[in-house]
Amino acid sequence: MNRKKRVTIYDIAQKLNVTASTVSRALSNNGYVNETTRQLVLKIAAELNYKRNTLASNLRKGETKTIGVIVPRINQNFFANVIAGIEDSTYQKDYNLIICQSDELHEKEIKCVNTLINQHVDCIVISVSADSYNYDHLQNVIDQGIQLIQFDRVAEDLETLKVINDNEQASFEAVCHLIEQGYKKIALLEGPQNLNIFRQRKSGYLKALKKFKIKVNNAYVVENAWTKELGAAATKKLLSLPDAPDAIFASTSDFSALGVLEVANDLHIKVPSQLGICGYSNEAFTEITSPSITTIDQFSVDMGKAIANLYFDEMENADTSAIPKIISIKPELIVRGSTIRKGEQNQEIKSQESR
Amino acid sequence: MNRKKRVTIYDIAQKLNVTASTVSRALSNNGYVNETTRQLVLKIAAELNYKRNTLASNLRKGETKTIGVIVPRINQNFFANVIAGIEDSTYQKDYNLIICQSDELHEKEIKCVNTLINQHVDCIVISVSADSYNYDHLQNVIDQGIQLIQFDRVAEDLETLKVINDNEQASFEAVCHLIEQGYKKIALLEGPQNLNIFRQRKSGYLKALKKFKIKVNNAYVVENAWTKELGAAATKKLLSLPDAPDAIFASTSDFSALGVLEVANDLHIKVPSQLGICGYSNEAFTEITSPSITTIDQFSVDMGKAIANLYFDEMENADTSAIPKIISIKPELIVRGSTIRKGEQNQEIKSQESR
DNA sequence: TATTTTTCTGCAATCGATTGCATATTGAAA
DNA sequence: TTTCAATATGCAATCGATTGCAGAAAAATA
Repeated sequence: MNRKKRVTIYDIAQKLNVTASTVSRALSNNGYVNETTRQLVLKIAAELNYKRNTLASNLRKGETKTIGVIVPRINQNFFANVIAGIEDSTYQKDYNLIICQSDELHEKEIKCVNTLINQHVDCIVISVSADSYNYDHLQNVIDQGIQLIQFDRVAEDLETLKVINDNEQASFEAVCHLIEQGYKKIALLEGPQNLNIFRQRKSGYLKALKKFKIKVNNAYVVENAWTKELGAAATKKLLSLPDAPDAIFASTSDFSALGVLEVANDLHIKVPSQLGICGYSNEAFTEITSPSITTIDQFSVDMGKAIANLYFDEMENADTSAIPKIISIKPELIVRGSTIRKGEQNQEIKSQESR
Repeated sequence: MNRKKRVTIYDIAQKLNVTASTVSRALSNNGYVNETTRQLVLKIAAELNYKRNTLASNLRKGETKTIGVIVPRINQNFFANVIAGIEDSTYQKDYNLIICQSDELHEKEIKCVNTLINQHVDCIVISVSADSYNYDHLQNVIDQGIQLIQFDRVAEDLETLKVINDNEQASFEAVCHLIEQGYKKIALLEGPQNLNIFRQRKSGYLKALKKFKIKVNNAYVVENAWTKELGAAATKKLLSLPDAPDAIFASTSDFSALGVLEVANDLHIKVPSQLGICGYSNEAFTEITSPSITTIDQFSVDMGKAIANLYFDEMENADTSAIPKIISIKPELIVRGSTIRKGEQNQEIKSQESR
């Protein structure tokens, strides 16, 4: 082991024949310190390559300036972006991030929460895992007096700060767009209904159908078509129905939509003329498939920034913080080739607008 | 503020009329404790919802079971995957991760390093930023007695543990493959040469040309073509040369390769027959472009796991750790449509093999 | 010059858990 | 019954930085 003894404020104090108190005050620029001694302390600290022991400091001060983040998957595009957004805002305020990954497992999520509580983080940011079946662990966070912020996938009953997307509205708009493009038999690939986001997306779908007085066909609603493979499988089934759909809204993800597209290509079904496809998330690849895939952008990096800023606002205005705030970010429908089948004109106008 | 006072071992001790020492021993199952009292302690701890204060524990024990990770961009696919890999391994050993992002900025990287030192992490894992101009801060980590592991982009002169890809070999194989497919005028999009990985990739390129006795044409080597846009711009220039290349190896990234492909498509240059394209990183989208893009898989998640395991091995065998170990992971050339222009036979064989 | 205020520094407690040493208790072996 | 080892618990110091209080020194005011 090459773990050497670190330089402490006592070492500096000894060199200067003062006490640790003075050194501490000099370094943190707190209280009265003679300017000359302060400069001396700083000089010696630099010479000895002193590094403050944050553990000791945090223990004493009772705050860690650390935010814990728990996401299902670190390397899923949406979450990676949210984290990047959080990092961007917290870095500026000298806060640290501890990142945990629940792997979509409830048990692991509980362990993550406990770890973060033990670490005395000042705030826990979480997007719950898909198989969460209760939220005692989150209640526990609140009971420990730790600020809790839920985002995207949230336990709605729990009164906490929340940063969410307006999934219902976005889905509503997407399905309306499909209908306006002349699609009449629209299928839905839906996600696990215990997650709020998928319930909301379904509800947006239903709302749109209702608006245009289209009857809901239960055969068109496929559960748990998360992945590309599941999306592909669902598509095969849907397209072999006697009365096959003419559009598929993959509300689960763009990966799912990609599965749909691949099956359509394999079966020589033309997209968008014979089949419309809409995904969700605006993954990078949706732009480069042929045709490119219509999807919904969630502004994930901004969401991360919003989360961090919500926390800092809350800290500054501790008085108003009795009211649990919910920030809703409006996602944007990105219309692309996979759903445009009306009028060349429209297309031109659209592409001009996008400049 | 709703920050309440937390339950400590003293609270438990008081309830049971024992001292904190006993409680501590009971909770950590250390030293002699009567089994009956131990059970009592555990019971009361659960009742009071006690959570160990890791700060205090770490301060006393002088270790944090925490690994700090510094990457240029958290939300870049490769890094997100490496982090996910590290998380996977460290989670099993009850270690925490603190994630920092250098944003490719040297100054921010230094700040990140200092934060992690202050946090008393047991180990720092880093992939240096593109504009690093010296490595004093890394030397500092070593001086502080903290284990340092560099990965992917490394300061080669610094004697530390390293986990790298064999970039040279991979590039060599990629270019050989291009040559074997009959391409003769191969251009290189290269990255900043202060980073080892890009130097190595260039060197692999040169080695392959040499092997086949192809003269290096300096006009074919384009600097800093990182992004899709830069890749596209470089391609336009290259293709307008009087003696334009017939293949482009985008050694910087798949994004760059994508830029190449888009320009080729725009100019109605046929890929792969008129122009071969090879990228680097095996981003998800390379599989779904048309044609799909030949690229190099870096096994990023495995790399993350290797990093974590390297650390744990090192901890266990402190004796052998004098020798700085370098783990090299062999990347794999993924041959796809953008470079296959010889014999249908070959293709068939390949697609059978891949099953 | 005397008095008050401001500045500077030290003392000692504190944050919460851990651990070496000492003492007490129990049980087993002689 | 005596002796010794094993077990159980307490005492007090420790990790390193912070901070309220107190006293001393310097500066400002009367």
